[in-house]
Amino acid sequence: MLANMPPRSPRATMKDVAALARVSPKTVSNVVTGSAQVSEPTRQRVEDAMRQLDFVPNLSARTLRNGRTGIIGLALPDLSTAFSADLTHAVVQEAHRRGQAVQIEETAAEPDREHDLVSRARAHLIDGLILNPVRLEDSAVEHEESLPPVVLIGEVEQTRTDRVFIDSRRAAEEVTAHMLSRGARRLVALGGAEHGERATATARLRLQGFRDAHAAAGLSSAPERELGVWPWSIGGGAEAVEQLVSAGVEFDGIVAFTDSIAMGARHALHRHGLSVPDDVLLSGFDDVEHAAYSIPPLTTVGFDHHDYAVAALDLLAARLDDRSRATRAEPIAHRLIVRGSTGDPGAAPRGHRPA
Amino acid sequence: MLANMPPRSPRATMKDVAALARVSPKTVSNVVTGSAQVSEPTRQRVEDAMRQLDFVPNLSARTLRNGRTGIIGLALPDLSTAFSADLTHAVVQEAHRRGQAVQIEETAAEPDREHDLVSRARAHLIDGLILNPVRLEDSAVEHEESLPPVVLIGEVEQTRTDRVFIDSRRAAEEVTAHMLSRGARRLVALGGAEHGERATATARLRLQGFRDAHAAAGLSSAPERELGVWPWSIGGGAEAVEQLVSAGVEFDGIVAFTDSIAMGARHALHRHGLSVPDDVLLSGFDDVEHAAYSIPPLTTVGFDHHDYAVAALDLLAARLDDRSRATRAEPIAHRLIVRGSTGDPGAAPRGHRPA
DNA sequence: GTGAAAGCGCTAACAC
DNA sequence: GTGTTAGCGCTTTCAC
Repeated sequence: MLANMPPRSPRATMKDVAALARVSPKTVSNVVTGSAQVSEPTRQRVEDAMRQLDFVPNLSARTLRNGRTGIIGLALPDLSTAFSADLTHAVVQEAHRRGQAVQIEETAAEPDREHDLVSRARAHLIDGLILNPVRLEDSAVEHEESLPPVVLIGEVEQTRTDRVFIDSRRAAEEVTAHMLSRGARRLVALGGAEHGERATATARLRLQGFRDAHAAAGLSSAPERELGVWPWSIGGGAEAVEQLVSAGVEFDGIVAFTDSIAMGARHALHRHGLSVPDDVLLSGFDDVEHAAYSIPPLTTVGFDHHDYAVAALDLLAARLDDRSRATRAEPIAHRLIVRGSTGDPGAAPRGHRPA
Repeated sequence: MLANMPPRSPRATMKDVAALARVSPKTVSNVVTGSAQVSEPTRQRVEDAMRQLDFVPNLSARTLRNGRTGIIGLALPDLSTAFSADLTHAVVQEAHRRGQAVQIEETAAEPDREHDLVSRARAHLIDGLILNPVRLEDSAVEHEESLPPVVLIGEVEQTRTDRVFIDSRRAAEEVTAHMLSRGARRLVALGGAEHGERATATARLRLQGFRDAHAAAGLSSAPERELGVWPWSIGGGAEAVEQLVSAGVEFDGIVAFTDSIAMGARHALHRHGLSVPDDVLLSGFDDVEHAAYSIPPLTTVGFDHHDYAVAALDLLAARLDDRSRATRAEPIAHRLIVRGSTGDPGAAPRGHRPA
């Protein structure tokens, strides 16, 4: 390839290509989009001209005309978590396969961001949106008059939009039951908040599952062992356990609501001389890559992140094609992944007993 | 807010707003963009009309007119790593502060992706690009005739584009020297590859620093302890250490080239009964949140990810304003962050001695 | 299979 | 301060 060739000043347009190929702009358009049959010799001439002029179609113009940008938005509360990274990876990969670009947005930092995205999608140059809402109560979708194509991620209980979800209540029940079966009797739920600003639908459902498992075992969970965590990050998890310990709460297992929270909890436990799983059992949620490689490996609730992305993109594509179709909620299978952090059968955790 | 109001069918345009407010479209435009003075009463009328019609400006049209989308691309090799997540978080936050949206791209999965992004930026509806190139040798920028506004992340040795970088050679030298001072004598470099497909500029510089530190201490590094890793992920790090052990190489410290690699290494070491830092010292690169919370906390090279994002966006903005300005390379300060994974002064690691 | 004309919604350049 | 004109580059009719 030649170096230092001067850039062909003003970018070539379809008109230029058409002139060089001695056809009309429409024919060039047909060649580019493949939207109509073009005879082989004509196509050749056009393609040669495009190459010669280094033609790059102007997406803005196309978009203005046909109303689609080919860009979808992906809006997550916190982009720095391991789960966000995994999901972004999967969505970008799958979207690219479909010829779509992904614009990424972070919603937790700014309360109005969700609302702005949902109400003014077009202003952001996106065709539609995959949204993991921070909170149900003032989730933008509940308050919008007319919605752009949106696929919700998570268990938000509404039927105004398409959504993908895992059965969080059930999953939490399973992992909690597993830990009870391993001998834990004073389990802590880490991440749940039933009321207030941070009560996400996901948190509430996982807390519900946590309680259901206790009830099914003829036990009951204690309010002082149901802790909210904010943010749902490593730091948030560590801080919550610090508070738990300094509050003098007795416990022998922790059901963390994300793997990141679990990682933070693990660190704080260690700081206080508590071993996982000998003293305290520990589990997470999401099965990020990290979970399998922590020490001990983390018991968690896994689901296929790629399937999740595919389902979301499928729903979004269908919605873009037909805005009036009935909304759907697509469940994604989850499974309990038992690893070393919840110990061995028959070896109950010693527990943490404050002085 | 009223629910179930039917969407006002065809979206309102500036023309509609202008008609309702009894002004010209240009005045509406002025109100929206703030690009000219508008008298208070007029502005009021226009704003009322916009509200009444639920007007959302059409970005495609604006873009077609003024040539800027307000979207910048962020292209990283692998979006699922902790460092990618951190950097994405910082870039999105800072870009949003500047009124820019971020389109995210992943380049490692597909060899042509980098090239496509650089050569056809406009086709992706982005004004410019922040790019962390996978490889120097066939880094797209080296082969492009005319480049869109691009800021390179990392130590790619070229002057055709702006770039931000940390002094990787120096940083690697510092962390290696630190580990030698802690008594390690058979250090492994994990992530370097000098030749071939995976020899990134970053990897080569860190390897150089690793060797320089040895030379400065009157020691020399051994080829069998300089390992390439691919991908630069937790799994990649674990696998590399597995190979190291099964190859029967003797070692007492690991200088991993990212924190993720270090996490994987830590896991593999543990699998083989090797303790950090008693048997083997361990260090990483990047100081992701995780590093401080691992057990033991990870010694690493830290730099401010937010500063990194700011510098990149500043350079990109300046380039967008003046395409002919001289390119700049902006260094970002780094610092050695010593934590438990490299042990204590005077306590040399026992080392791994194959049977 | 190809072309001509019109226009998507906005803003630069200029008037007034 | 505000209006008029023109046109960004493409694609959608609708001819031929």
